Amino acid sequence: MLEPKFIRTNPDAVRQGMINQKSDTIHLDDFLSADESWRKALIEVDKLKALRNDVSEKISQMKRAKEDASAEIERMREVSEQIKVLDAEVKVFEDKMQSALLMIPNMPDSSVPVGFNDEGNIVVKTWGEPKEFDFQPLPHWDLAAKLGMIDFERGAKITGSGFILYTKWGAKLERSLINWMLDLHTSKHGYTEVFTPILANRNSMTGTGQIPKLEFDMYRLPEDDLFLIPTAETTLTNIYSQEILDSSDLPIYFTAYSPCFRREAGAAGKDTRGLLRVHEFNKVEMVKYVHPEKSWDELESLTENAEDVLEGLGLAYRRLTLDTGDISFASAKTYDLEIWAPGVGKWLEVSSCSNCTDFQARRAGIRFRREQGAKPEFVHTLNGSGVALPRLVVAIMENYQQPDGSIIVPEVIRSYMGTDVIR
RNA sequence: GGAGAGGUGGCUGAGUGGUCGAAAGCGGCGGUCUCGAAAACCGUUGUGGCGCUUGCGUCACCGUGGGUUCGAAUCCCACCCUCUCCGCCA
Repeated sequence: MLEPKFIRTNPDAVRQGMINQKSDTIHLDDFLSADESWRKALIEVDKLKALRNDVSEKISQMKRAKEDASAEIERMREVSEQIKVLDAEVKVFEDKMQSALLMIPNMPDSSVPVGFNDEGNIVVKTWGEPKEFDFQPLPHWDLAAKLGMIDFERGAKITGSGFILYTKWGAKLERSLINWMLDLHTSKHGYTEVFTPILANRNSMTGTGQIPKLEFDMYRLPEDDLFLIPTAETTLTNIYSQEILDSSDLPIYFTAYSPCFRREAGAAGKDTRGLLRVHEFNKVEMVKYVHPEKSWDELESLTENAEDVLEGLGLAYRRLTLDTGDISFASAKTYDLEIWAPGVGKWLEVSSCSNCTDFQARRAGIRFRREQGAKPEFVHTLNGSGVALPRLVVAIMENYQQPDGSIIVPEVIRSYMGTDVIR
């Protein structure tokens, strides 16, 4: 969330940021009006509490001196009644402020292009060339059927559509990619590997910004008020919630594999065939906690770490800077990475790398001290997929397919797969 | 799931209705001493909100949320978490 003081003193800038992001500015108006009433009531009730503290001490002294304090007690009875009423009022305004605050998105960085939906996204980098074929490349679902790598029908039977049953080489490819990516990030890029819970509570979900806005896009367990994580960003970023770190702890780099769950209401239909859009998928995630002044450099290196995965696998990709209308709620700036899939003839998003600045840190209470005795400051948090599996698998299958329907295994994962070719 | 114990500041730990934002110890920081260090001694050392102002005032915070009371770390209720034992179990 944004700093209340900042919103109070820069309402116009916040409003413009929200408009650029297609956010409903009603939340800003709600905040501003609740904030004003809140401060008015707060000043009043604080005065009464000061009086009560004062007289209470006097009562205590009188009692010890065995004097009669009943007049003071009687007076304070009334004051306490007023405090009770005012406290309730303060709480109402506070709740209003808080819920409005939780719906105000991060401010897009000034380098982010203004645009609605994704029409303002800019390709800022390309690597490799979309592969040319001297035969008609098949989509991955045909290859998967031929090679027995994925059983879409039985996955749907077990759970529902969008839940994938990987079989034989399909299952092993999934595991090999996860292992290789984790090894790459830990050994080459300096990340610490962790394995987090897959369920997270409401507090954690609010900390990273999924709640309240996206509560109903998530699978949830109402009995326990728990949620299946849509990304390990949620759990990784909450590792240090409500803590004050030492400056020397930073930067902290975490990487984790996790399954990810997304309900995405109304997802069925076009562009959802095969592995393109599923409800449960695997992903290796990267999260950074950094000094505020370093976060923009850290976004570049984070994105390069994700690109290294694609380059290692020899997959042509492009990097996009997302526009204000396409950027996520918590992000100040986001790069998407897309890889070319010749079978379906599409660029597929496999990674989204974001600098969330202090937005999540403020929500989740993640701070650090520059030195002994210094005031705590909010860290900056970043997250990026490194990378998401299903579309990566699509691109590998479709790019490395041979005329006979077999698939050459990219060199970097051959030792994990134990084979050079899937047939 | 059942029974019990417990959650207090960076840590250990005292505090069962009023002078308690909280003893004491450890740790940290500053100083005295010393060529320097250690020891010893002295001082200092939580977070956030609001208001005026850059220094002060004030409020809140002892797991979380309610309640009782003139007054709650302390009493009552609910919930969460940790530990021990039992049950179940990969």
